[in-house]
Amino acid sequence: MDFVKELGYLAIASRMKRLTDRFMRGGSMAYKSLNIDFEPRWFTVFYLIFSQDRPLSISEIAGSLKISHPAVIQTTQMLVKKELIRSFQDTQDRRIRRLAMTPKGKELVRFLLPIWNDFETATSEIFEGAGVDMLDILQRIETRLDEEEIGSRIITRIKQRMYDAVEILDYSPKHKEHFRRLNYDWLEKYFEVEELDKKILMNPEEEIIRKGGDVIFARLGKDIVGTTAILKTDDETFEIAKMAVDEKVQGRQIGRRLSDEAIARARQRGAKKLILKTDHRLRAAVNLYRSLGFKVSKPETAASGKHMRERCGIQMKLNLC
Amino acid sequence: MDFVKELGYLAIASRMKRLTDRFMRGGSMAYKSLNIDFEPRWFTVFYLIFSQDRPLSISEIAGSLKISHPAVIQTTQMLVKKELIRSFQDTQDRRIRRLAMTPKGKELVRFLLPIWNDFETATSEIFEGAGVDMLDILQRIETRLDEEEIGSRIITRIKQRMYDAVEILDYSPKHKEHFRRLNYDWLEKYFEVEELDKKILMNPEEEIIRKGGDVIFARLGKDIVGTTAILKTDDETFEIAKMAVDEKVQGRQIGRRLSDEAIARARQRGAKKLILKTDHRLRAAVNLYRSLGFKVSKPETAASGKHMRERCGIQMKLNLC
DNA sequence: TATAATTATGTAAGTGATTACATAAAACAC
DNA sequence: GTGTTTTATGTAATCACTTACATAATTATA
Repeated sequence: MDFVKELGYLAIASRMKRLTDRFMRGGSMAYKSLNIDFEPRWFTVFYLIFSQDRPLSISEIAGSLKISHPAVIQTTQMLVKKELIRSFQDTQDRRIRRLAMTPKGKELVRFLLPIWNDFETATSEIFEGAGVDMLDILQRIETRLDEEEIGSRIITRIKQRMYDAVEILDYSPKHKEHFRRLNYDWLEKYFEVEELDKKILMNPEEEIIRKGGDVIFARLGKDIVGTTAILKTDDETFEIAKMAVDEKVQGRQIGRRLSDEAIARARQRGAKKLILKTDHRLRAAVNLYRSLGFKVSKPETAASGKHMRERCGIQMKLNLC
Repeated sequence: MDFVKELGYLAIASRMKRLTDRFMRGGSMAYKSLNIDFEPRWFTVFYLIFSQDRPLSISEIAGSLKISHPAVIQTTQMLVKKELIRSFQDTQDRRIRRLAMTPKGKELVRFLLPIWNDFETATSEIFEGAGVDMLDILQRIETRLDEEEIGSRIITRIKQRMYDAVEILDYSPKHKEHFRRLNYDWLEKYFEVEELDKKILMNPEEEIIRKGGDVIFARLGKDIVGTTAILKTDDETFEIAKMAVDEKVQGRQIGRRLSDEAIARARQRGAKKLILKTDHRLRAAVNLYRSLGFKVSKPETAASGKHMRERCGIQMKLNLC
């Protein structure tokens, strides 16, 4: 039974790692059985130094091989100890330590070159025998990963799925309490609930909806986990406000879904521009709004009361035309 | 500049390792950005425990995943610490520690399952987009490696090349001194040079060739590095003796090349069987002869003198019919 | 020409695996 | 039943890296 194999693409990294180890072990075995004092992991560094005409620095090697410089230091220390390479200070730049072949190293290369050739032939034969142009395949995969890294691909998918899982509900009196609760939670955490807040949060119907605005809710499974409102400032301007998401499910695209819906509804109501007020401390929120196209703007109104000046370090604006 | 890429199949293991690391890093990044306290390397163990109905032991897990049991212990310790799995002693066999999901673990799985699904989709998309059926390719390569491991493939090639590099020379008086020197070297190291040895080594022409035997030399580049003789015992029997290879080049298939040539020449002279005397201590030699088809036999002759009983723990025989 | 930023290297600590060895329990053989 | 072998787990040491930080030398900049 081979569980890793069963898992398919889910455990492809584990399986590739297993295969890589097998190749490394093969090289190590070959050197050992021929009584050669050489390790497969030295190869790239040693061969690079050999194949260049001039002495190389630590960071040149690290750059060419795309490994960390401490890894190069460790390997070269080993090679120096084995007297296969030697190191000396650069004459121009005294920070640089240059690495070059020793006569003993060159002699070993002469002996190893045909062995490396055998290694290459044996390896390519494995892939060719399996009907696989592995170099081409690796190139294609690497190119694809250069376009977008795996992590980012996965995150994109996960976010899309989370976004789709959020359900938007129209305002209804029976959800009124959630509007208050969700907003109180974050207001109490970051600032304090002021009189104006209380008035709006207790009476959304009169304070928001009757004035031409709207309130929406986000449902995840059975729970109401987020809410926001659009307030009508004038015929052309709406404000996104009272956005709140349950702390336990933050990061699950609920804020984005609410914002998208809020923008759509403002547009429906004939809005030409949208504004909102937030704070530097609410990093995630600021990033979200920025990604939606909002730009930081000078304050256009202080209508919501002077306490806003403490709470809202940033005002943002989005043109809908 | 990417030197590893330039090296092609020579550094294919390094390149595959780099790709594997990239995948692992991708997974890690995804968990981190979603604020999930989970590491990609826990996945196989955690998922295996989840997917089986019964609690598993350490060695069952190690076996299924083909990793070492200390690796399983380390991972499970981490998972126990995170309260995702729990461990308890088996009731029948008190050596066994069984591992099972906790409610917290099950809850995390419920949350992670769709994420793992996204991971699988994103991964398979990378390969499919590159036009690569990676699972099939890995399967084919693994099958091929199961037939013969990489190390063994390489060693086979190297040995063949070394074998071909050895040149056989007929006896000639100008090489006579090498016959003495090469044999003295090992005789002095392992035993001591006795009178009978001296007589034969000093006068191969009278003692060997004139009696119907032969002496050959192995040349590697410019140097004579090995020699052996066939002695005619009777019309049907020859003995391989005085085989010697320069210590500095042992393991380079010189002994095998000499043996093959000796057997061929004995056959040419009408031999029906070949014998030889060697010693347990000369492990490499015994293995070589065995691989050529020689079988250990009872002593058929003690003609070479009683000192042979000390030196030659083993007598071997090969039928040429 | 100070000062800051960058570059090159080195060192320490951590990680995730391995091999080698130790110990305890169970199974087997006589 | 007693001694041996096998099995299951644990621990220690090691390995080949990595990241994070430190230091020194050089280059850029105000």
